[in-house]
Amino acid sequence: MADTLDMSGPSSPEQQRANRILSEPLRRSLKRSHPCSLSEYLNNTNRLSHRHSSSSMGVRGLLHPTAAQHRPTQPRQTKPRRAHSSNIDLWDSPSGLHLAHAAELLMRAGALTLTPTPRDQGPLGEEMKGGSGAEGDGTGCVADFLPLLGCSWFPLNPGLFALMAGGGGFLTSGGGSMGIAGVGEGVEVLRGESSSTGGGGGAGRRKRKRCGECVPCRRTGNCEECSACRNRKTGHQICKYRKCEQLKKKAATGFEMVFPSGAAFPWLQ
DNA sequence: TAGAACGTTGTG
DNA sequence: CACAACGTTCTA
Repeated sequence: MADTLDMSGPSSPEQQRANRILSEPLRRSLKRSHPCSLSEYLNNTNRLSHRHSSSSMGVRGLLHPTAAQHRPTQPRQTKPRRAHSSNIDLWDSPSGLHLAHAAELLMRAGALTLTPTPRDQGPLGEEMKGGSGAEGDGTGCVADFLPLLGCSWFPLNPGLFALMAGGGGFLTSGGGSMGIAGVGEGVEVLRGESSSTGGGGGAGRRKRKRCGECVPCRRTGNCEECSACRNRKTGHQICKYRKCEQLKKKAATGFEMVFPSGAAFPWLQ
């Protein structure tokens, strides 16, 4: 694993390829994957705080909201056997730690102070809503946050910010890792744990994709004999012999950051 | 613990 | 909307 910071830029073919891929336009499904902007989040947070009377709730509470803190699940007509994992709300994000969530956590932990500037009259959320122009476009994460970067009162570790902002993308779990989709260059991978057992409660579940390079992935055609093929209707699984090796592995746990190129973070050089 | 079942996501 | 298939949960 590349646990060292690579400041030399995309020297290797692999890095070049990765960068090329990362530079490609986002697919629609990726572009729409912003749970909310910071301003939206802050507004929602106010509501949440009111609802839960938890304005003094600690970080632990944020990280591990109790069942009572979750939004009440909607009644389902399907079997109660499965927990509904698509209730993406403020606690739910693809990564389990959304940009705005992280900001909130930091603020509450005292690590991040959002000191209003003179022009910051009134609630931060309103100010940013009016000023960023990113309101409602679903891509407001970066637009909302970038102004903060220029302020001396934004004491975020650049790496942490990169982790949070994700270049306008979101944190995805792929190939046993949490990658940032849509990032132009810079942070490549954030490894995270699989969603459900790691406190995400199934939220933020994102499909990993086949690597396309392993032997099973290269294989064409189903065997039509394995259990997956035989139970295709009910199993919803790919042929046993075509199952990607990467996907067979459990998603890694913990977080780590890899900076393939320091170009996007000149302050690191 | 592996396999089955099913919900859900992602893509065309 | 249909379909493929990943992720989660349940069961044997």
